[in-house]
Amino acid sequence: MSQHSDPVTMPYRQRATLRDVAAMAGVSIKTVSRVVNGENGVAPAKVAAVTRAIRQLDYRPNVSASALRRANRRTAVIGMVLEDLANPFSSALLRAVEDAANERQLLIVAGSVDEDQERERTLVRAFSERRVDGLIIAPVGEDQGYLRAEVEAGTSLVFVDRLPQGIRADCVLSDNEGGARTAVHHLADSGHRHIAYLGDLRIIPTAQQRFAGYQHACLERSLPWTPANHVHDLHTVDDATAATERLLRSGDPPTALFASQNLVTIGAIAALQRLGLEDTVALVGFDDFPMADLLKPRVSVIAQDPSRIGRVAAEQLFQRLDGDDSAPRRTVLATTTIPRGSGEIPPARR
Amino acid sequence: MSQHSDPVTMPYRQRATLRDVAAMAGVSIKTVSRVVNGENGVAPAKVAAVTRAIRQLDYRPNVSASALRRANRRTAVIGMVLEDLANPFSSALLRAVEDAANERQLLIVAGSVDEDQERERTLVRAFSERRVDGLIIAPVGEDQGYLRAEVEAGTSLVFVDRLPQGIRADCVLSDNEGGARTAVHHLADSGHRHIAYLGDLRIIPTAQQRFAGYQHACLERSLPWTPANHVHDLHTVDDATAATERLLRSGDPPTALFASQNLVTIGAIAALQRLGLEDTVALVGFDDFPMADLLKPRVSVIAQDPSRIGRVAAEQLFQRLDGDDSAPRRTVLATTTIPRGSGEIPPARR
DNA sequence: GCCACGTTTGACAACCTTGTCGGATGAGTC
DNA sequence: GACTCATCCGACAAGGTTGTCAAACGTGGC
Repeated sequence: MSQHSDPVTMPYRQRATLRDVAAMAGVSIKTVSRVVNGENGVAPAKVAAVTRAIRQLDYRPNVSASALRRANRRTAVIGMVLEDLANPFSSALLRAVEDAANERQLLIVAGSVDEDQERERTLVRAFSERRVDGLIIAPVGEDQGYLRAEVEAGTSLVFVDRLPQGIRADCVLSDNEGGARTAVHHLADSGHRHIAYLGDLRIIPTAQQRFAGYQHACLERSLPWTPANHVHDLHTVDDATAATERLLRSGDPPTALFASQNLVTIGAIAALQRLGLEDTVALVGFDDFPMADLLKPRVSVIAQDPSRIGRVAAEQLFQRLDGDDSAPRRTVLATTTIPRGSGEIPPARR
Repeated sequence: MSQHSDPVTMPYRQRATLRDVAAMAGVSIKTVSRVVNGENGVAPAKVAAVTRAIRQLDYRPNVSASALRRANRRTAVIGMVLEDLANPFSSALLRAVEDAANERQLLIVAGSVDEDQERERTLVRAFSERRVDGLIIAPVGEDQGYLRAEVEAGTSLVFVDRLPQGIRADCVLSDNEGGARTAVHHLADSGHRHIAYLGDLRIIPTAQQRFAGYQHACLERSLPWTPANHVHDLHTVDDATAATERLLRSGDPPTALFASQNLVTIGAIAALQRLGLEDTVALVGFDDFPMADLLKPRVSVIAQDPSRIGRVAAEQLFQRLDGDDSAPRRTVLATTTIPRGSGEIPPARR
């Protein structure tokens, strides 16, 4: 083990280095390096001696030192910036990327931003200081221009879920507008003409797109345009519950609800249950969620496929890492309509 | 920018280094280092020149190189080995650790093991090759002895969710046995005497503990011991659904179910619904899950608090990082009983 | 015995950073 | 004017690794 360290100041046994291995095997450091990296040009006998020493010392290459010295500078780590590691959408995304990364022996460092632009930037900075090879980002702020410096420095970059602003780069996202449009069409097909929109924070681009889809569909089907039935900026279950209750208690309540997001859908369900209207008022939610088909009525949704987004984004990133420098691509993934019951309730007699 | 690189082999503009900053500011590398690290002993004028150069070059310290050279060798990264980044329990844990890590400017690299021992070891190896400062591990294999080498090399280590084997180290977990016991008591309190056990893979220590709790409670309440009512090794929703259906269709069906885990609970609910027995057969599940209080009947559970486990584990790890070398601590967190309806259904007349 | 050639091998520098140490500078004291 | 002392600064080495290069070695042909 290292003779070059002071056992007093070092509370722990030092980790073995190339030097230690070389000393034990009776060869030069470089030869050990060659064996570790599987380069050829080392005599079988020496390979054996080196591998024995490696095993004996439980040698672990220092990947950081290696990346520092290596020509391509790759660290084999990619960074993911997500909305909230604990929410099902983000975590499915993360998991899908992890599975793809696995095949390439890449590690993932990840962080949550919670709709905080500042946090997005500090996370990216932290990743950049660790010299990650690539970044997969669900952007939150209004401007991702600051990432151009990263790209110039050679970091590959793929956005997911939301379009970036101020930079041209690959992006993989769902057809938010199309999905929302389908939801409204679906409700209109059952005869609904008073369909409320329950939406997330308007600063979120996907929320904007979903509202646009709603709007678009209303026009196409000549549904009455009733601003009182448009509720925006619902970001938590409780927000959504309260807003839905208020809406349904109003003078001219809608006969159907379109909930533009997971938590909003759940909040709406809670409100419907509280008012005993779950079998009377139709509901279609954007985003599938666990248990949707065990509730009563079972909940119809427009499903995104976060795993697929993650997988596609990872593949995109890998192509970039492999040197693809063609023009940035935007991949839009179709949503799936899953009718389960709640979206097929006909309008109540008024 | 770096004059010391070949623009042909380097496809991208190199990242600025201390050297570049020093050249631009007209000082030595070491002085720049001092400014970057906030050491004192630099004249205000030079500080200004250096900071200007840093901004102008968009200099990013190379944390890896820094850690390599630095006395304490800290990389400010911790590794997490979890069951499945996409499942709510793991992701809540991850998120809680992330929040705690944030305050210390630590980054997290994480990976899923999916009950695969082999994968646990390769992940740990990968983390170790990156020289993470600490590890938080939900162990899966039968032996974590291989981690002693990591600990000796100075890596701090905290286990979560499950006790490790073959190594003594800090561990933070829920009171699995106690929680299961409480569940059975709770059902017995409503008059049930035929309570089925629906359990996860028997190789999983937590599943063993929960079964022990079940067994313990049956003894305490002198409930009839009916092995036909003990189903083990259910690991997916579908497994659980099929097993539950089989059980309830048998000659002597139980009047209550104890589901030892999330997915099993969900599978049981699906089976109950399919048979129209959800309001007849009582159910208590181990682990809370989203939507549990929107189902009909609402589902009673024994809840763990994964966020709390994560937070406590992170704090434990930080103490170790700060030099605490007292004896390993085991922290057992109490579970919470949440009665919501399904667990309070009285036994059906037989 | 000489040379040419291919294979093995190690010395050395370099990657980017920080710790150590000593030199330069300037102010203050006698 | 000579001294101490504190402050500021840079040269240098080192951390673990890999790329470059040249030396050493063994082989085969003349």
